[in-house]
Amino acid sequence: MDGNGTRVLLVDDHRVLLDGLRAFLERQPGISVVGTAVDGLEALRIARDRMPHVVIMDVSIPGMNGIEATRRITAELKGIKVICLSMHSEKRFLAAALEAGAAGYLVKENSSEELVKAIRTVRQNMTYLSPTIAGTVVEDYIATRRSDSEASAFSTLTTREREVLQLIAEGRSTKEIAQRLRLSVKTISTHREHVMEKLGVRSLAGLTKYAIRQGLTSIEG
Amino acid sequence: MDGNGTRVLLVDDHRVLLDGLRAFLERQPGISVVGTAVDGLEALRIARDRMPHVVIMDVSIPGMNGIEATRRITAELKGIKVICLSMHSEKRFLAAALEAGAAGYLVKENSSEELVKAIRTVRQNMTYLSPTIAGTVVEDYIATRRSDSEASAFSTLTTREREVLQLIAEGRSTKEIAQRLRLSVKTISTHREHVMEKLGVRSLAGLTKYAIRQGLTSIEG
DNA sequence: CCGCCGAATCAGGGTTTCTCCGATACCCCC
DNA sequence: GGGGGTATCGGAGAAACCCTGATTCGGCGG
Repeated sequence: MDGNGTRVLLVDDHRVLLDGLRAFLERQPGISVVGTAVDGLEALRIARDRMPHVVIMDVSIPGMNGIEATRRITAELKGIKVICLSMHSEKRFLAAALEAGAAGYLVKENSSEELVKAIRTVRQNMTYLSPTIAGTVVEDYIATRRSDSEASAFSTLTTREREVLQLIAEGRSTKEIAQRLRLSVKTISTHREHVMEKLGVRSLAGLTKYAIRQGLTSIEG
Repeated sequence: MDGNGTRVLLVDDHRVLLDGLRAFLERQPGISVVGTAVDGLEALRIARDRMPHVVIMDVSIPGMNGIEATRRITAELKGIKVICLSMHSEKRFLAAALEAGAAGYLVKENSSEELVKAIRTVRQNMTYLSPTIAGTVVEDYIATRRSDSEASAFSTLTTREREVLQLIAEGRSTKEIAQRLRLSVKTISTHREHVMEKLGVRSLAGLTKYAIRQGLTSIEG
């Protein structure tokens, strides 16, 4: 299936959705699933290896989040189209996803037919927004812009800084983060300090709240 | 497929998962999907109409939630087995689901093979818990008891502890809190530790999120 | 009355993190 | 080739964390 058809990579931390989606998509003519991943790093790795045409990316995956993964994939592997999937309650990621280079966006409430449509659309170098999204684009746009200054501060964060911020907000200790990222504790500290300075925040609590507002972590756990 | 095979009804508000799962399950020998529903009422209605053997029920669906739908289906339509599906972050529904009459429980992170296993298991009148769940049943039970009745855990906090928790979540340093309350830094530490222990939380980020959920502090600032 | 318990207060001491400062290395761009 | 941004790490003192007690006080039951 290398000669023709659209090669798709699926990224979601819910394997049950991964399996199901794979089964569904493989029944669609001209589409083949060339891989699946459960987190951002794996997605990046597999994308490099398999070179899919399209990546279906859940925005809220653990570790490197979907937005960040989208940013990296579209930056590093030009030509690859990323379609972001989110739950309805996470629609606020829309702007971030598009800014990160996503070529399509739909919520999971949409039918899989929508997804197929999206895949075919982005393959033609067009952007696909699901009807649900498009219909509420305006109100969402306003809601998003509400934290406009904040969003811009957010975008001044570097990739690494966002990554560290997310892990902090997930409750990981400095040492844990250092081990996970194979860095010195000092490096993590430095990143944390830079994040705090850039965001004008002075406490871990503030960082956590900020991360929640930006959708980097959930309010659960 | 009325004469043999397991008749399955799928309930989830994410159509993309519905479609995918349907495609996946129909490839499994001896299983046929006889219907899908996106909310609890519809699930109940279709269950009455189609009489599936097994219902795959997302716990967090809009309207009547999955737990309530499970309760009604198992109460009204005896013999029907309900398998509850949840996201990892909703594992706390485990106890409620079982209490409501669910015969199986798995998190979406599990593979679809788990789901097939679960279906076959409950068909033999046995209870199926996914490995992820079973492995952490004990700790989760505790955590569940806590977050399930998070409010009650909250009420076990003393006045002083709530006061300290609030200040922590507002981003105050230990020293600041001590000064404001005219107490020793050590006392604040002790309170913080007690709060963490009572809430089963291990990080400042976790405390902050908890305080937000309880309305002790706002997500702003 | 007295023992028990929980709440609230605090200390000691080892570990970890924070904070401020500085440094190196890389890369991109002008 | 210099400048700026990014990423990485170190030192050292202060602060915070974590665990183990310990004391006081008030209520409650026997």
